[in-house]
Amino acid sequence: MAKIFKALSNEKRLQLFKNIYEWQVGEMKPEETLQCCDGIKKTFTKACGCMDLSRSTVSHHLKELQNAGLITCIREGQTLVCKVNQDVIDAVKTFID
Amino acid sequence: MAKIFKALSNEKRLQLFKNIYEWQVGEMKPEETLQCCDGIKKTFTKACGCMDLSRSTVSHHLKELQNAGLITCIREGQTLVCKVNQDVIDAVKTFID
DNA sequence: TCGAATGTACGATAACCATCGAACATACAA
DNA sequence: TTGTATGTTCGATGGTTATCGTACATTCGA
Repeated sequence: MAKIFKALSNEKRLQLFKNIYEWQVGEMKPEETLQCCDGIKKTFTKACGCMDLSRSTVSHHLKELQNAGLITCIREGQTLVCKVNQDVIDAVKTFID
Repeated sequence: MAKIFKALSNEKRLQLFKNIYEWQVGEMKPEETLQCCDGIKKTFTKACGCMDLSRSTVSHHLKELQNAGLITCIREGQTLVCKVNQDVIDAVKTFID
């Protein structure tokens, strides 16, 4: 559980996680979507664009999130598609009780 | 929010926080209570005893938890009385949705 | 009042982390 | 097939953190 919290303890990484979640559930405002992402697809690329981090840093953060089990990323050609693991989120919810 | 997660991202500090919570709500098993604490009182002292950390380290961790708003500590004579801030916990719950 | 117990403040140190750029690998389009 | 875009890996570097021991302040009991 500490591992999960650690993954969310970095400001940028938390933002990245939130973005992935919002892209996934489609709760992002249209203009943000246009600026920042292409829906759930192209997570990586667009994250770089809107978060002002180098590609290597984004790669590292994504790996941390995966490592904590918070997201799962699969490759689709050149791009990455990342999605949130709801069961881990639920585990956190359960823990906080 | 990242600050809160950071406060919980250390294994020992998370354990400490859980102890404080359990001591507070009285959900700790009697034998643990005997070993580890005197109810909500003497949080600090007993934390040192059962967590295998120096006093200065425990002091530091408590300060981090306070800093994140997760707990509030007040002094009672020689000892510290710490309690969990439920509203911050609720904020975390709300965030995870 | 004196001494023990409790908690805090400080400085040191080793470990960890965030970030970058460069070099690389892969995929796709021209 | 060649170039461009995309992601990954690596090493460097500066910053942060966990932990300790020591020294200090406060409280309380003898």
